[in-house]
Order: sequence, then C-alpha cells, then structure tokens
Amino acid sequence: MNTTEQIDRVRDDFITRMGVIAMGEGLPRMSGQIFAMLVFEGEAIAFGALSRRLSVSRATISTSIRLLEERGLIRRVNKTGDRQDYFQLADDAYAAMTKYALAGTRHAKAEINDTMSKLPEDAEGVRARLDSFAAFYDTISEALDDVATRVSKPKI
Amino acid sequence: MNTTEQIDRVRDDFITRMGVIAMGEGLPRMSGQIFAMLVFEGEAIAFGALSRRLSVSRATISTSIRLLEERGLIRRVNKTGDRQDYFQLADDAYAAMTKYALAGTRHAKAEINDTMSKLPEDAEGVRARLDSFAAFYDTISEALDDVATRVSKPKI
DNA sequence: CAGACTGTTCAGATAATTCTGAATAGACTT
DNA sequence: AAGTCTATTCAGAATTATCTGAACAGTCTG
Repeated sequence: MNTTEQIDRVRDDFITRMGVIAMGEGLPRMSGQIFAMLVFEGEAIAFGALSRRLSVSRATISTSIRLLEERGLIRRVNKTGDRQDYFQLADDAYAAMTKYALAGTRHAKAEINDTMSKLPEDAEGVRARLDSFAAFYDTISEALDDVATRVSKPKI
Repeated sequence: MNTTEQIDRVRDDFITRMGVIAMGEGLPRMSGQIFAMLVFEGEAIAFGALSRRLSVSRATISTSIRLLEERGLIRRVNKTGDRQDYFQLADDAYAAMTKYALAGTRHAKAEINDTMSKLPEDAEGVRARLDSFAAFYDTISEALDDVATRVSKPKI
C-alpha cells in the first residue's frame, strides 16, 4: 500500500465521521462532508470534483454549498482558465462557526426575555425561573463570544 | 382578561418558541416543549398532564421524557397518594445541558485526533490543518467546561 | 451562432424522523 | 382475583428532511 492510497482511505473515513458529527450539530450531513473535505485538502476544490468524490448529484452540492457560504464557512474562488467554481475554507471559518452558534444562543435568550416582558407583574415565580434560564444562555453566549475572539485570526 | 388567562397565553407561546429553539439545537421539538413547560411551571407536573396540555399522545410523552432523563435535564418524582409519575427540572439541569454539549465537542475532537493518528508521517499539510480543527474544538470544550462549573450549583 | 459546459432551481422520489394507537406488563384498589 | 390506572414498547402512519433528475439560464469556445 502506498502513501497516497493510505491518505485516500484516511480522508474518506474522516469525511464520513465529520458527516455524522455535523448531523449532531444540526447541520445536514452533506454540508459537513464538504466542509471536512475542504479542511482535509486545504487547497480549493472544484464544484465537479466535490460531486464526483462525494458521490452525490450536482444539485445536492449546489444546495449544500449555499448553506456553507451563507454561514461564512467556505468561500468561492475563481481559477482563471477554468469555468468551474472552486471552493475553499473561509479564512475565519472557525470564528464564523462560533458566531453562528452565538447568534443561536443570543436568539434563545431574546426569546426568553421577550416572554418575560409579557408576564403580568405578579408572576414572580415564573419570572425568576425564566430569569435563570436566560442567565444560562447569557453565560453560554459570553463563553462563545470569548471563543470567537480567541479563534479569530488577528487582522493585520 | 384575567391574570390567569394572560399567564396561560404567555406560557403556551413560550412553549411553542422553545420547541423551535430545541429543534435548532438538535433536540426534538417535543422534548423542548416539555422542558419549557417544566421551566415555566416550576413545580412537578404529572405525566398525564403533560400529555393533555401539550396535546400529544402518552407514547410521545414517554419517549420524549426518556431522552430528557437520559440527558439529566429532568427528574421523575413520586407523589404519595398518586399513581402517576411527576416530572420536574433537575437541580442541575443547565449544567447537565452544558455537559452534554461538552461531550459532543470532546467527541468531535477525539475523532479528529484519531484521524490524525492514522496519517502517514509525510502528510504534514493535512496534519497541520486537522490540528487547527482539533484546536478549535478544544477551545470550545474549554469554554463549555468553564460554563459548566459556573452554572453548577455549589454543593453544600 | 451552435454546441458544450456550468451552477441553480424545483417538482417529485427517497429516506429519516416523529407521532400514534394498540398491546403489554406492572401496581394499586376493592 | 378482577378491574382500573399507569408507563413502555413497537409496528405502522404521518410528517419532515434530503437527494435527484430535468429544465433552465448564463458563459465560454470554436
């Protein structure tokens, strides 16, 4: 077995695993697999190559990629002399991932606060419990915010 | 409109919203709604009452509750003189929630590390990229670990 | 311009999740 | 013991998510 074959095997395994992990994080499997492939390869990969190597239709690649782009995890690059679109990890992919999660926890907190604002004055018990719940999301949000700055590449 | 009606309306709205948020976090809607109901009410709620007030079959309550119990988010209590099971938030529900997320990020990191261990020596580029990816999950894990201790009630 | 190739969209197919009703087993009551 | 109430399980139904192929519009090439 040569080195290339070994790497191919490891890569395919990695892609499979990351697909599962993505699902656990509420991301569609295919988006996770594309992300994994881009992490593994490092360099930009062509649209058609993604379809071929992940054994999935071009339509699926198109929609999966849209999601990743919307979340700022990957970027589309043009290679001169080639009509195809190429994709690679965004520079700040991990920061973007964190910020997306952060948006979620902030939204949750906002929903709880909004609920509290609708409560009548005398619902003290409920208010206290919702307050604890909101505080929890706030704690997580703070932590994620911290992660986001730590993960962000310092802009030069 | 009296106060009770107002609270009922707010509660139903809260439950609906939390169902949606739960789905965003990879939890089934119904589990999120049960959790929300328990947060809102504070006191223990009977199995039958959950089924009735969430307009869902007893079978669904049973399986939804199992998930919440497995994750340590709620606990089952017995009321003397009543055959029904009652449920309330676990004392450390928010810490348990955090720890579950933490387990997920640690698992992701482990998967990446495992992948790295299978790489041939000369795959330096791949190794470096996977290392960054693992470091990201590590940063999140640290942050969640911190949240878990901050959220945990100090045991007396 | 005609033909080849590209990515997107969307209706329908496929697959996965979630919910239900019925069957079951355990526990209490009389 | 018979009858009632309870929670769980599970096969199938209903709902939701995901994937595909075909149609399309845009772009490049010869």
